[in-house]
Amino acid sequence: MSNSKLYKGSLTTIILKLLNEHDKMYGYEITQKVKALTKGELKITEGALYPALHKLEAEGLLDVEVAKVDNRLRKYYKLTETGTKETVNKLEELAEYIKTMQALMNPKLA
Amino acid sequence: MSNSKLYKGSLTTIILKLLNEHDKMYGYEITQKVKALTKGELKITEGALYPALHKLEAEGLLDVEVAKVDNRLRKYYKLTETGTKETVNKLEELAEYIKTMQALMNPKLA
DNA sequence: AATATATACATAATTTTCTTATGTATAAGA
DNA sequence: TCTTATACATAAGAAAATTATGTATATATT
Repeated sequence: MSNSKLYKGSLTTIILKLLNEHDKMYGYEITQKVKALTKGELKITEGALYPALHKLEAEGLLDVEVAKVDNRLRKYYKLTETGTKETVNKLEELAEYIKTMQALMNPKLA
Repeated sequence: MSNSKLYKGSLTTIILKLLNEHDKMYGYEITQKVKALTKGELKITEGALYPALHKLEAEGLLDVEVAKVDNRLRKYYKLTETGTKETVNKLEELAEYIKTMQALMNPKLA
């Protein structure tokens, strides 16, 4: 699982943004959602996703809730209050970064 | 030197793009150009820049030419033919990535 | 004259953040 | 039966930064 190079640093923003919209999601669901939304362009690897989720949880941005569905384990993650605030920051940072890159790539329009 | 987080993976694209426009540039000049074009938003650290330039040279994407100006050393870099081709690819990849991220961040507009 | 800042290169140690490769386990489909 | 999908996890390694140094010259400031 992996395709077009994920620019390092953007995975956290993706996770937070999805959780900001969907209230609660589990890991596998996130991988599928990203795949769907990007029409297969972006594939989140498990090796990147799970450690990222654990880190966000350790930082207090996410809460976990374990559930058993169809005899299979699911770990539902949701944003904490801090996580919601941090999501705003991350989204601003990303928007800023895209603007900055566009300024570099299209200097005439600056 | 460092300010807003450089999304890892984009530095090479920035270097190639600048060299595609300016024919030849030296390292320090690149740091100043990026600073100017982004109004100080993005600051390229030397610890990132010089290894990146060396790598691009080793890969055959850049040629170097050493010059002495005001008794100070300058290493002018310019794109090779391969480098020019790779620049096109990198710019496409970046544009693609920005589109992908926008699809994720703005799912309604998709 | 002394000191700080700007110019110009470089590298080493460390950190962050991925990819790749595994591993476990259940359920469903071919 | 075997493969694919679902669902988690971690370890090894690579890539690409940051941070901290180091060297050296030139210019501006005190």
